[in-house]
Amino acid sequence: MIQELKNNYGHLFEDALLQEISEVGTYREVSEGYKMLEIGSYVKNMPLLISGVVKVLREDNDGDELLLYFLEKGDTCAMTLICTLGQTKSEIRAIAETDAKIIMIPIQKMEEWAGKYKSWRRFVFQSYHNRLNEMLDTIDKIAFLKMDERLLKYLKEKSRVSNDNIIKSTHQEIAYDLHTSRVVISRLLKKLENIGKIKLHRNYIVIKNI
Amino acid sequence: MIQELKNNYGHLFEDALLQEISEVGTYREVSEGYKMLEIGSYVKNMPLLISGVVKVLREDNDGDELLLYFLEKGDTCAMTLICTLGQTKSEIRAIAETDAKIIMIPIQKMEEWAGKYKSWRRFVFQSYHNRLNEMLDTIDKIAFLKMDERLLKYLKEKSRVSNDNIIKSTHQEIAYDLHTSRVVISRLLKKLENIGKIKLHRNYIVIKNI
DNA sequence: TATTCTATGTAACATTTGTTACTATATAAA
DNA sequence: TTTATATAGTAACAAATGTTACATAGAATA
Repeated sequence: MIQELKNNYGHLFEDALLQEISEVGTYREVSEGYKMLEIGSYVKNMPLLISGVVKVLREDNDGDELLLYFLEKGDTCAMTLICTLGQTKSEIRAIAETDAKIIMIPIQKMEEWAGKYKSWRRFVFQSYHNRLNEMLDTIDKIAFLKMDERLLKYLKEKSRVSNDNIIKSTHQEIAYDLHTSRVVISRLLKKLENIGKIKLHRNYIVIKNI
Repeated sequence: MIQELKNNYGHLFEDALLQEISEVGTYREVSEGYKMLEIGSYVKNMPLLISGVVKVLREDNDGDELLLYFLEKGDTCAMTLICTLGQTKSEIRAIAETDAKIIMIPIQKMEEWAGKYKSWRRFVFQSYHNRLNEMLDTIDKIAFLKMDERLLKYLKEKSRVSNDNIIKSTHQEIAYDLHTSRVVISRLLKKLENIGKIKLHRNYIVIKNI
């Protein structure tokens, strides 16, 4: 674990902090689809992402979903951060989008290290910064863009985080992420195919020139 | 200033911190409409809100606006917090919705105090927590609600923060905040009036039983 | 008072998005 | 192979939202 840690967080954290993390942290490998955080659950650990992609979702009262953003290597979940303080419940759901490697930190350490290590403070603040900006980005998309543009950005983003120009999703899955209906997505995807931006297949979509 | 400070933040901060704030902070009274933070500007001060209401807005490339949330007594602006670290530009606009009293803190103190005072760290983290939750709330509204429900919530919220059941806004102003057109707002307001929830007047709206 | 400006009301229509229903086909299961 | 299920395509329609245009009335001002 210490090696994974150094490779991914060595430039961020002081040696003493890296040492502490390796002592109290737990290394885990989780599979695609693993539910890392559920709405309404209490947070006991803070995940540091070593590899893989995590999808962060919001849900409304009817159980309808909306994709908020993706977490990648070097990211951590801001919701975890804020939940550590107030003993509050999670407001979001986090699911491994791909197989992922993570280090779990007990939440008591979060506050302790914030007083002790400047690099930790910077990391935590920076994480908040990133998450807040991603939320702003999400707001921009849903408030200012129409569904066809949102879909296009979604496909780009998904292709980027998976580092693959083939998107393995059904129209229904995309519809859930964008909080619309399958028919709407099928209709818009067909338009994108007609103008040569993508090629549609059963269960996957090939990005051509977005 | 020290008295205003104690009244509003005395229960949050240690005495030594209150003392420091009163030494380096600047007390200001600003009028309604005062632009506290502009998109693209660099942040040099962090405002602690003593009284009044501040409106926080997002803007897209075409200059279209969207209300994010209101700040009230005891709040601070998270965007200021995050801008202090990376020397990054503001992503949002903050405007005094009412006359307001604030204490301005030089941003260098923010990081210094985070290492020094536990109460300051808690305050900063709590502020992030509140702001992130407000952003989630905003996302919920624009993603999951239709315009009539958003309008209703807007009127309630506006009434709550101003502590007044008379809302002094034109339809056009409301349309800007909700990022829609004046005609749409007029249409929906008229419906609300017809079912007895509000009473419309020129330049103001009376909340009856929302 | 006459004029101008601003805010509001409303009709008519366009566009976007959501819904229902049905079809076709690939894949998985019996 | 036959059957069942999941996925996708598409038409037809409904609802929500956006746009244009114009009328009316209050408020401000010449």
